[in-house]
Amino acid sequence: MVDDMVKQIEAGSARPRLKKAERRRQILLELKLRPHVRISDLAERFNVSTETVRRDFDALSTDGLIDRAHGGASAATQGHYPGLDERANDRVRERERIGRMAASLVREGETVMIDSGSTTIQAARSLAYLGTRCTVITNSIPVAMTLGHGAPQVILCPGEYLSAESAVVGTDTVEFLSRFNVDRCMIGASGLAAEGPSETVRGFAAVKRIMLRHAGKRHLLIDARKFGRKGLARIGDMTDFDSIVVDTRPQGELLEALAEAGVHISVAEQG
Amino acid sequence: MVDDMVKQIEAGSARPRLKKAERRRQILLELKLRPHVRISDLAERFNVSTETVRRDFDALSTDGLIDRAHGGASAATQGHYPGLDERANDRVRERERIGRMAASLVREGETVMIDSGSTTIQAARSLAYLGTRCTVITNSIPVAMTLGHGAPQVILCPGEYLSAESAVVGTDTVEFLSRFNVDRCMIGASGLAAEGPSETVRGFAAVKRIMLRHAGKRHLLIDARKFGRKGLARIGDMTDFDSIVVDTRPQGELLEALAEAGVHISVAEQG
DNA sequence: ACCAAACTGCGGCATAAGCAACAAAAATCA
DNA sequence: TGATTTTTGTTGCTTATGCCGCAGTTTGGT
Repeated sequence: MVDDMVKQIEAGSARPRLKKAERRRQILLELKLRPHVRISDLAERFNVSTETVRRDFDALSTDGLIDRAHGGASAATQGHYPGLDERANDRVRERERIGRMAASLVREGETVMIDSGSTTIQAARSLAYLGTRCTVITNSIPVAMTLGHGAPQVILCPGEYLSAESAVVGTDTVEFLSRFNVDRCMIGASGLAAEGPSETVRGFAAVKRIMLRHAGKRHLLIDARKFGRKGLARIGDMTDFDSIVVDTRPQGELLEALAEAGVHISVAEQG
Repeated sequence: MVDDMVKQIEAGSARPRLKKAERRRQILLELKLRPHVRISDLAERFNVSTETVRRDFDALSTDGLIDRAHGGASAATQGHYPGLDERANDRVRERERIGRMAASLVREGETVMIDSGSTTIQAARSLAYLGTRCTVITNSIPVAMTLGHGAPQVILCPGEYLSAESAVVGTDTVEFLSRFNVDRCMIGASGLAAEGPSETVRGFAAVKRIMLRHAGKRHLLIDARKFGRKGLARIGDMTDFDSIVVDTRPQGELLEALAEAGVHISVAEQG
């Protein structure tokens, strides 16, 4: 496998056809670097017909890895691979609403820590949309890229780069974050049960905990589909949060736990 | 919004209509929320013809605010490198060759620092193709994303995020890099004169210098077009480098300076 | 009120992309 | 080796988009 790839590289100008998986990997890679690629360009590059590229696009699109457009495709939420249980194209509307409400909480001149995750990326987009002048510290590359061109100043954390989440983790990340104290933090999670939010990736839980410890106001951004789920690692208690931004009001046991912990519940309505 | 004001001033006698300016502002805002918008959608939303939207796109495109695509446009603010874009279509072949040769220098298990820049991105791509298992430390987001999928482990530097180059700079970056000692570093530059390579962005020069100080083998990756150019800040002397990877053999004064400093010259031939 | 400049819309034509069905080539497996 | 499945290419057609020029309209100024 690896030998084949090396051969292809060595071949240089006379390029043999790439295998399907490799070609699609390349497409995703290209989309990480450029927001939009054209079918014709890729067809020429890979020496395949446009139809083949179109089929690749279809396949990647149904997997939720890219967003199709006329004549090309753009990366779905900038380099975030959906996990086993989460499809990027799913719940976009809900996440947009949550992100918009979360972004509206940030005021001029504040410092904010923003976690990695698809929901927090939406918050970053809305923050860029609003043009709030603030300072953002994040371990998420998409968040940094989204905010980088606008009014906010962006400080990126060090750490080991995880391509699956387009974010950095590790002891360097945690140590770096612990140097700062900020006004707010925006935290995402893969599950929210009565005993608290949880995360499937253990390394991320540590990052979220450090952010919580160094922020004044602590917001949890989560959509209703994750209610009741329990991830591998628990991030903390309900009492670790000041407010939770959701698309649907929690109920039953979850609502009780939130009320008991005194967490303010913000429901992002449609519109 | 600021751009609109600038445009008005630049236009002088001719003041743009409020309608047009507002529409274009909306387009830019929309692109902050979604990576790609379609002409037909915008035309319908604004109740104007597609031609009008097309003209808006043209105007915004020539201002470098968006990236055009067939049927729509994507934000130049999302992972595209405005600074690199001018040269992106130029000298690609040369840079690919340089990158390939530079990547072939890296051996299994080594640790490598990779600078930001269009040429070093190419080196990262080739390194990803080769599948060399190594550890890479970089301040460039595209380099991290390119290598993140493959065999290499990637450590990203902290720092202030600069969208123009998709890289981080600043004291945090420098301090972080100084903790490491690596086998090699790959450095790019915006100019190479007899007295040494130089960089147009002052912040980057400091990062490059730190990388050079903490690496065993030090490689300069640069294409022939930059020969003789002098940037704002000098990165260092010729003697700071062990080898230079180029697409065309330097000549005259430059060659003498390289020979005198004992720099090994690797010419990436066409393949 | 008139003019000039700019903005917008419409039509025609060229090009690119989407789609579907079938054929060809390649990979897989018994 | 031969058959089956997968992948890719080709053809023909439809639709969408891009581009150019012209004309109608609006806007701002004299």
